[in-house]
Amino acid sequence: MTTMSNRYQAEAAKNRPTMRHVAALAGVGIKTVSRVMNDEPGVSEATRQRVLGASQQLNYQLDMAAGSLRRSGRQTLSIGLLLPSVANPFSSEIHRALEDTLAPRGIAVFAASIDDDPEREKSLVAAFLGRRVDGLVLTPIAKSQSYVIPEHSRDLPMVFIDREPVGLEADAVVTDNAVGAAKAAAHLIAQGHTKLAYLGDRGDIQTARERRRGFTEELGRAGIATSAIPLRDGLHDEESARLAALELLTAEDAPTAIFSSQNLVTFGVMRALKELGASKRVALVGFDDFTLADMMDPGVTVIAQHPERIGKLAAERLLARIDGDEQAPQTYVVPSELILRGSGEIRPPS
Amino acid sequence: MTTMSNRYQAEAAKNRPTMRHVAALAGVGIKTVSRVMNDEPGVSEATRQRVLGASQQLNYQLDMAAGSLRRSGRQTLSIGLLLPSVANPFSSEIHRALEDTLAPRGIAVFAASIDDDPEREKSLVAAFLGRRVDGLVLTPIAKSQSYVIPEHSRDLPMVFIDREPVGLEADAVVTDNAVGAAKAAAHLIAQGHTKLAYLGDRGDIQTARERRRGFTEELGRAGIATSAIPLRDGLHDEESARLAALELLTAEDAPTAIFSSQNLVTFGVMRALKELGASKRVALVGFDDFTLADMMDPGVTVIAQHPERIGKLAAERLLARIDGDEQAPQTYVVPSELILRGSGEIRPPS
DNA sequence: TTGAAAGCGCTAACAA
DNA sequence: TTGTTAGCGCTTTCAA
Repeated sequence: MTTMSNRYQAEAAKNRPTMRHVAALAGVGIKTVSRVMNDEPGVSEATRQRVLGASQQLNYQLDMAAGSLRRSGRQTLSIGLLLPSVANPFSSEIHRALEDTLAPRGIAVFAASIDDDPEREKSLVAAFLGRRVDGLVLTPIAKSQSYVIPEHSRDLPMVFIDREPVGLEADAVVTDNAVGAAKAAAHLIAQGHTKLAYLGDRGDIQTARERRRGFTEELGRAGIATSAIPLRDGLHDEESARLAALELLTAEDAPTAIFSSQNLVTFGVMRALKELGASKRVALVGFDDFTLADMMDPGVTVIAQHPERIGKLAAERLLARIDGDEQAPQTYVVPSELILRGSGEIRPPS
Repeated sequence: MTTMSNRYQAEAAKNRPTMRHVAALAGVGIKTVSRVMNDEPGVSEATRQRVLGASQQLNYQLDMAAGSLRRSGRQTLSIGLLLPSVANPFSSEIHRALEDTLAPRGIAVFAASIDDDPEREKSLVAAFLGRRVDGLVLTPIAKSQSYVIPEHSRDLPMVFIDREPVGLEADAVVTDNAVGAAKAAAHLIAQGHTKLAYLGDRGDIQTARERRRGFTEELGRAGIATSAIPLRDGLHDEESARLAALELLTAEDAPTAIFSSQNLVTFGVMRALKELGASKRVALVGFDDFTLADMMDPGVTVIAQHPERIGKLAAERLLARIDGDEQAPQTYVVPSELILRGSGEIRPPS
């Protein structure tokens, strides 16, 4: 090892080496190093090897940010992903599917949790924009998404998931919430139930409203007066759902079948049924599938969503936009699926 | 609105505006814009307002990457997080805790899934390094982490979680795997069991080895000959665990108590017990807690880990390193917790 | 096949 | 209080 190479190695061990260091060590111009690192043609094999050797000796690594500053197109090969919470199973499966389809293109994912806070949504979007992401995938929670209109019209690729944006025309990938909820209602009615109940999430959440609408419309089609059906909204956690279910089930003329619009609500209802020893007497269909649903007693019948398909579709749409697709924004609907496991097939007492 | 402002706005609507555009529109120098955008002192309130106005008119946003290129310290306010899978509940809770403690500092998180692939681990680390992250939090899977020695000695903050690194001295935050498994064994023994069984994950996974060690050591302390105890390794999914449990439970002299070292294994054992109608006859303690464990029949006794505490601690250590903490690398142990729910309190048949 | 010079959007250093 | 110049690490452009 020469003195010169030692000098560069010593410096590289302390500070991060740059192309200049590699170029000097390899005895070539900086542009030649750039060519090699980016696999551009026009470099002789001998030079190439020399550069590669120097680069490995110094443990050099291309600085993507610096590169994309000058590069035409200015891509950073990163996107931003906004989820209700990265710890939410539904969200994290979407996250995984996105990653799986973006990683082969070398695109990294910034993920962040909104936590139902509209202000957080906006500031996270701003934070991602400041990092010059190539695209955005987001679950909207704010009342309107018009705040991203400037970016959207600058052609920043953007795909909304789970919920459609308001005040902005953009691609969206959603579950067929109303259809799924209607399937649940139809299924319970087919088992002979007429005394149904709906336990749902807050009315300010678009998907909750859709599910409620689908459920009540199906009642209408079946000729059941919705005025006689308890529709409980505003249940956002397990405990409030448990209490609501308890109240409903111990009242006079209690429902014989329950539809719950969301996982935490389903869990709350399951607890109430267990406390009352009514798990095998009152029918239950929950919206959204969950781990071990088939291991419960009885197994829990659900309207399953397909987060992995939502994530994959969203990623594909985003890539298409990044690649210049200019077609009009569209909403893609991923069908839900009724999975029979027992709780939904309980018949009313005769 | 003046003609000039219209000209800049038109340009800003198409291309992303830069400080130069804002400066020109506000009629100030570019450095003044920089001062305002970075909340630096030394700008009169009047100028400040003019700049802010122009910036909003153009919908300007600071380019962090360009800034950190020149800024001393070169921080990008982003870190990389490597998890077994972002969709794994244990991992995603760690993710969430990290986010919660890093977000207040304006630090964004790149998350990626390793999927038990050592090569993927290395290439993801490289991808993050190329994006000049300020730090790395990772679950190691490769046999050795010596490949990051150059970065580590360049003082890139790095915290390992769940498993300790091999071939590298660095901070780590882990669960007390051996202690937890020993607690499980001691608990089962205290219920009167002597015919125990261990069902565990692959031996190449550090945490699995630790849990096995803790379990067998506790048997030793209790004077139970481990040679008589079935120790089944290499179970990485629900189905293989189910089959292993089925075989064990239907054999002659079947165990009266089972310890499962991991969630998927626990699920497999639960299925086997259910199939055999033995859920209330054979004791079970699982390592790692899971949703609805208390809703099973019987409730499943577990050694709970605390991913939220692991994530928080890891984030705090990373921030300390980023802030210049130079103390010797250390392993932080987060205690596990025995949660009694019924399945672990089943006594052996007398 | 190679490299020198300019410049991406910004901040540091310094000057006015 | 404000602005000018240089330069961060890289890619583009263009000349050799």
